[in-house]
Amino acid sequence: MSEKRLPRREREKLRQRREMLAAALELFSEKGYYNVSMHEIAERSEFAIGTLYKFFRNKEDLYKALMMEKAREFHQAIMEALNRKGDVFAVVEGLIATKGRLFADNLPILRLYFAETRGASFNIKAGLDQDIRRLYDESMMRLASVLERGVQNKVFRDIDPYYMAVALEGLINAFLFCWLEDPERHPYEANVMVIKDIFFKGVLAR
Amino acid sequence: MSEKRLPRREREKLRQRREMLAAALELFSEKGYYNVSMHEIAERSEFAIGTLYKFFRNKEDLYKALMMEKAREFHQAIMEALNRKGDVFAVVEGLIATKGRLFADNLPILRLYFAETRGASFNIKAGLDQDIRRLYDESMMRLASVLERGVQNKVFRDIDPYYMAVALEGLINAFLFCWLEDPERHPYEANVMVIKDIFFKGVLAR
Amino acid sequence: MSEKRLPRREREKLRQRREMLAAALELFSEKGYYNVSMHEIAERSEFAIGTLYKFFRNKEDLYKALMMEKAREFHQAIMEALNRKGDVFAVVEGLIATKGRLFADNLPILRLYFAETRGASFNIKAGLDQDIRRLYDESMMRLASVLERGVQNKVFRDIDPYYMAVALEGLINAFLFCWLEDPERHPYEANVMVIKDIFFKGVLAR
Amino acid sequence: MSEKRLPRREREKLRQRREMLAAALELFSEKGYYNVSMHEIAERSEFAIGTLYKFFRNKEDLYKALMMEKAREFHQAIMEALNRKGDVFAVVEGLIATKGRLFADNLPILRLYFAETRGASFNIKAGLDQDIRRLYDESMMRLASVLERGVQNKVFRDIDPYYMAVALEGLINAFLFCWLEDPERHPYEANVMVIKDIFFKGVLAR
DNA sequence: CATGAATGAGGGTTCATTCAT
DNA sequence: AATGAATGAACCCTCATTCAT
Repeated sequence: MSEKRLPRREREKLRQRREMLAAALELFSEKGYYNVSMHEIAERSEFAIGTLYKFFRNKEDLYKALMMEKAREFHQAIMEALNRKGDVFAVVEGLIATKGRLFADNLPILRLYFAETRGASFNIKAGLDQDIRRLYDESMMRLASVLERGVQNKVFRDIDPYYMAVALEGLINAFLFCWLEDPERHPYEANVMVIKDIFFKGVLAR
Repeated sequence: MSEKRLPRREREKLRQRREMLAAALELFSEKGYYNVSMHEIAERSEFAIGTLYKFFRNKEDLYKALMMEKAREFHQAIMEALNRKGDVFAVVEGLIATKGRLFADNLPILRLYFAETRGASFNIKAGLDQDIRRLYDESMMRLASVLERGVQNKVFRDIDPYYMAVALEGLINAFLFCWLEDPERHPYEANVMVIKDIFFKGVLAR
Repeated sequence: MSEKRLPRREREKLRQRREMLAAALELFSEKGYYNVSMHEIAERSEFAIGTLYKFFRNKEDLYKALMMEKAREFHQAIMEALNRKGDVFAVVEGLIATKGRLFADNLPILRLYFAETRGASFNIKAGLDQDIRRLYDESMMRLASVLERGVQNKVFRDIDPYYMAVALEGLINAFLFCWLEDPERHPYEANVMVIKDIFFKGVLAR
Repeated sequence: MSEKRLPRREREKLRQRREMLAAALELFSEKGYYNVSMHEIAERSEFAIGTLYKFFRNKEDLYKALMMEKAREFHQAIMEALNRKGDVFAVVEGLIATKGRLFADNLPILRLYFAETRGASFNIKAGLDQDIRRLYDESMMRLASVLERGVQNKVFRDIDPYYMAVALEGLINAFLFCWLEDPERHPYEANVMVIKDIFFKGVLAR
């Protein structure tokens, strides 16, 4: 953002950091945490090992930084979609579109990301889980409060808005995976239509 | 099954194999693939390392065998639920109940399992994916064909039954995770009710 | 000792351990703790690195084991000399001879040993110090009790026997180093004579 | 000394050098040569790493310079004590007092120092030994020549004065360590008395 | 001239796998 | 057939040293 205002040295550092994280992202996405060595990351990012360790205390730290960076990015995109003005329908549509874009553009990292929120997270001892969960919970609460408007307007039936949010999340994710696994057979538009169809029909007041 | 018909030697071998896999399951569930050593598995299962390698070519092979075993077990339970007689509503309810039981009883291994179907599958280089996917696809097709009956009976709206299956899957999984993460706040029964409520309302003909 | 009674396997293990320690002793003596790598020890002892780590938890552990082994050996030799029958003069002479032999035969390791009892012991975090000190203290107390006999017999003046022991130790070590540094110029026998001359003259009753 | 006569630039350099050595002394004394990094020394002395390397070719060089500095300091103090006017008894008493003061004030560095003269000197590959030894030898010769006066005066028996010096050194060091290790139990004055008692009784003519 | 970012060799350690017994 | 001692490649990380600024 105001990056350009930073002293040249700082800007340079940020650029290097980004390059390291980019290389790490590629590698972790390709092969997973345990199948990537610090040497590889150093090589791919064209820095010396020692330089890597100047920026990140250890491999775990690098991984955490990477995941948090991405998590915040996704979170921000989703929050923006949820905060956009418009009726509930428009916001939900915006959310679906946003998630669709995020999925399409970040499939590899999303695999890692899902492993964090849902799956095992054996990769990293602790801490990351918590932080990512917090972001996830925040966006869910936001989504719930959006849906609550629908309930208050009597557009939606009187269902716990948080549960409606969970349902919507589940539907979106299921269909996005479905699409990504075989885009030919399950084109994006068809998926979006079904999500909206089933979700709205399922929650509408009548 | 027909295990008892096997010569004693073979039966003995199968028992040993099962013990090895049981030990491995415990350990992998606790700590994840990369944080478990073959030595640990050997120790926990009370076999010598060498014996482990008589049964499984390498660590990866052992892991794959374990996952396939579990995948088949889950698949079987789900297929049974789907093949039970009764109207669509009953079958779907049965499916939800079955998945609920599976989740509750196998949370740790399911974390690994999810990493396979959804997430990264970085754990294991390749191959396992395919086999597990096949089972998953089969159960999805079966679920779709069950739901198709609902469409044919005009109980459900005319939605692609496969998409209805995807939607149901998404809903069930989302709510089951929701329940497992905080069983106090999101009791099982409440979750089940919302799933059915939203899903059926969403797909019913009127 | 009763080593031959051990099962063959155990004997073999002891032999290997001894070989590892011997290689480590050579190297540590030559170059000091920090200038010796585990790889070198493995190579010199003709074992694989992994095998080293089967016997010793880590480098520090190996070093401690080595030092304690030697410390006990020296301690035993000195205690034997101190427990030998005979008048105080004979025992002191025996002690000087024993220390002379130990010094001559173990100069390199003694350098390390001295660094432990006297010097820095930055090598090893802790623990070893204490254990070696305990042995050292024990032998000093024993020496003091031997010298006390001299006081009780009125052969020695009434000086605190522990201080007499400290004095004797100081004299012996000083002269042994003196001898070892230039055996030509300071022949062993001359040294021994001076030690005895000064010490006995210094403590005799008249 | 004549430092003030140097051009300002040179004086400044010397001051910086002294600060670096002071920081290094603190750190080496605390943790030993191998547990101190050049970065730490740079940080503690508040210079940049590069500046350190302007003053000292490498870590070893810095260490050697430090040790020589201290060795010269100690040597000077001891030579002063030995050159003081007065009879042999007074000089020896002065030597004991001087060494006592040196020990008490410089325990940590003396640990390193002892490792050099007595012990291993593994810290540093070579070279330092020789220079320090030379100083040590010089002070021993001086002490011997002091004691020789005692022999010539017939105050001392006819013992090789160098051996008398070795004996005295051994006694002093032994008792100083004894004191430093447990000052409560072995108070300084008691130690000094025993040293003098035994030494003089041991060497006096009658 | 002082600086400190960048380097990469080399350290300690682990663990999947083999093979002689 | 079962064993587990032995192996060594490969991991993560540190730190003395250099050199462009």
